[in-house]
Amino acid sequence: MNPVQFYKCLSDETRLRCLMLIQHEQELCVCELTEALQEVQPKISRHLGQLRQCELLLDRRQGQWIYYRINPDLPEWAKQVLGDTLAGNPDFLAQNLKCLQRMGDRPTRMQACC
Amino acid sequence: MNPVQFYKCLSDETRLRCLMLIQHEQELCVCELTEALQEVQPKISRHLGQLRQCELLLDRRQGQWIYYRINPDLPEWAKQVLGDTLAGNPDFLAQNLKCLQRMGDRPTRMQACC
DNA sequence: ACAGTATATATGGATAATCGTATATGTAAA
DNA sequence: TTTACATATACGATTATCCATATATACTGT
Repeated sequence: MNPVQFYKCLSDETRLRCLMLIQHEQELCVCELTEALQEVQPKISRHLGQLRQCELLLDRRQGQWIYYRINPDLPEWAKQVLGDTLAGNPDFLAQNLKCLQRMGDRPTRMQACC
Repeated sequence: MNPVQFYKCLSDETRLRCLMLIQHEQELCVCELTEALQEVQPKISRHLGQLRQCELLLDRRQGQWIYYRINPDLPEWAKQVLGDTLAGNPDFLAQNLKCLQRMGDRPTRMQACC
């Protein structure tokens, strides 16, 4: 993981909020992020695609929904950076989390059973 | 310190190398960074100016030279990010440190005496 | 005061990033 | 197989970022 590329991913407001929200909630689907950020779907989707292509995020499909999560194989320093950023900026997501909690009809997760 | 602005600062190769070199060496002047990165002086100076304006770096003049250092008043999470990045990417600066060590006539620091 | 060195800024042009809109793909349920 | 919903991609336009070059500023030593 090239650190410059890594930080380019974090340097956009939409992407950073998505990453922090996912870090906070473990896993979120596109429609939840769209609601939390109050943005149009293609914008969210485009940024998520970029984060997936850079291997910061992994996705899985469950029915109609696609859930994104932090790639657990990120190098340790990168995971620490994400963790430090979330912990050090408690207000950053406040509004987004409020929108998320207000959201009705959130898709119900099924644990991938094994 | 707005995290998006912070990461915008880290998302350029020249700026990230300058920051990491300064973090590694405590303090460096413009001509040392110019040599370490093998770049032209206005390019280095422009990026340092940006980092100073965003308050990631502080500068002090000593004679003809201007030394840059990490702003000690950065929020803890930001300092941790810089530290994690340096520690987690030992090869990132290898070539730059080699150039720095090869540099002749490095300006001699005077400790600000008190 | 003048010459030399270090650093900063200004300017115009090139490149890259981002966006809004329209549309395509994929899944589910009737 | 048709409709509805979730997500992804394509396209053109706008904006932001970065660069090279030229030049300005500031300090040092003569």
